[in-house]
Amino acid sequence: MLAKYSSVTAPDNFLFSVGFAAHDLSFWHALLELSKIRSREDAPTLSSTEHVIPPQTTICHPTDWHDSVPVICSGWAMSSVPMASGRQQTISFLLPGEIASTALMFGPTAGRLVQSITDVTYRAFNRSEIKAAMSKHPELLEKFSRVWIAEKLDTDQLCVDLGRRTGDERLARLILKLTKKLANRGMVRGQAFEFPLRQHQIADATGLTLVHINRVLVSFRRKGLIELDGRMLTILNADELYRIANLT
Amino acid sequence: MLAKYSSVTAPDNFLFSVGFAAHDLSFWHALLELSKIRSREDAPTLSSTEHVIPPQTTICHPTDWHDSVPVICSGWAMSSVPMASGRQQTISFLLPGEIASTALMFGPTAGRLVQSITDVTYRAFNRSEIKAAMSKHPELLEKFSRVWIAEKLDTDQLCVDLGRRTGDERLARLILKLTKKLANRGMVRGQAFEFPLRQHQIADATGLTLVHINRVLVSFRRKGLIELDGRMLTILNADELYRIANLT
DNA sequence: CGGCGACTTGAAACGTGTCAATTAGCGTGG
DNA sequence: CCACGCTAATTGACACGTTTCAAGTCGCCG
Repeated sequence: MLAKYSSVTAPDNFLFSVGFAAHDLSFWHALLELSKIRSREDAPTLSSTEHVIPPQTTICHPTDWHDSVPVICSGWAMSSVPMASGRQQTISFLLPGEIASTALMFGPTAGRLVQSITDVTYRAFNRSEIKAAMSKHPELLEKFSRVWIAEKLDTDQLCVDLGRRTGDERLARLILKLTKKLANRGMVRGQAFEFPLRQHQIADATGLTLVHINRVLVSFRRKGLIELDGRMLTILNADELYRIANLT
Repeated sequence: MLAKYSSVTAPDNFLFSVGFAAHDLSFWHALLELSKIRSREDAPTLSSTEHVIPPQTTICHPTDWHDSVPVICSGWAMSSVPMASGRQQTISFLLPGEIASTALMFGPTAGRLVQSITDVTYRAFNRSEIKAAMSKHPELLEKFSRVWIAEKLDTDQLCVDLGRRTGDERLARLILKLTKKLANRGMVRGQAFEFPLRQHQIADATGLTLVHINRVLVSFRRKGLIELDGRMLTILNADELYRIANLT
């Protein structure tokens, strides 16, 4: 695993080059700003190491101790809770700008298994430096708390999905939520976007079986709702998808 | 709804009189300590209002604006996500010492529906005062972050339960988790404790149907695992319950 | 070419939901 | 005191969604 020490100065990752919904990513932007500020000694206020990893690589183990907070810069990752039986429940998919584990902001353990899905680059920020920055710049804590609250709302909704919705609803909601997140990051072209998830990963995220996800996926295709060939997903009938998902 | 303004001075609630696992309740204790500190003007550093409410009363609506943070002092409450269909998914049951909605610590909306189950008394702390206290006393923020992380872990586990476990497992886990929480608060006598939940509330918490919960409950009774008469629950075979729940 | 992972499909079993009817408990008012 | 109406709990029969097991296809890479 490469680990290149540097402050964030080079606009080498695509986050700089695209417009975002600030809502989603203002904390990330604040981190970047702070990384560029240098104190008297010409050292960056916030240092970080860059990591480039291939697919299926573990970024955090649930109980390992870390003194840094990884933030995704490019690619897809996933955050899940492993079970004793070997199966796992995926809580969220992580896209550029997202904190791999918000628990790592305050404590040493992630509590989740975080793994890359595609090639991923991420920056690991030093936790004590982030904490120091938050007490020095209260608006940073404020921004982080918004991230945390948003994450909580998402998890709450996931509970509702898992507890109370059918397979069709769960899949439709997953697709639409991902579409929105990708759109916020300028990663959607028209109605199509890259979709690197394997069916077993969709199954882990929806609390269903690989076999059943397959059937639902096939039925969505037959109904002309989506097209999914290779790693490209196209939404053909958004209205109907929203209707199935019980979303506006 | 009664709302008696006061600082927390009278040891009138039972939290003072029992020993606790500090782990669970250190944030609450810190709040109490701070409430007793008075600044030069003889006004408490942290003010709060006390509320006494009957069962089935709403403490927070998911989207209503609040400028205070309610903390449960006595009784049982529940925190849930309502659905458009009228059903709801309960995320957690709240016992004395727990924050009704941690989201209210940083933002104006709770994001959850919080309702009393039994008679409940709670204290509503002023949010800006709490925030001020947290920036003045970093160890308070530290304690709160531990509460927040613990809550996150619980929600993650709930996702696993809802996504991947059978009705038997879910009920066994719910009973055992509640037992542990109650034991931390000294609310268990031997193997028995007061259990005010209706079957529909258990159903909402486990993502099952009232009818199905009833069947599982009956089967647990027939197997001699628990006894549940009136509002008193007794655990008769803890070992077997742990086995079903996949817990240690 | 062989092997492996991802995907697909069918048939049967299982868990849970739905509908409907019945019983028990409890406070209220006549 | 009992009848009434209400909510909570219970039970049966059946339908439905999902899992499980098993087999088979396809594409890719060594």
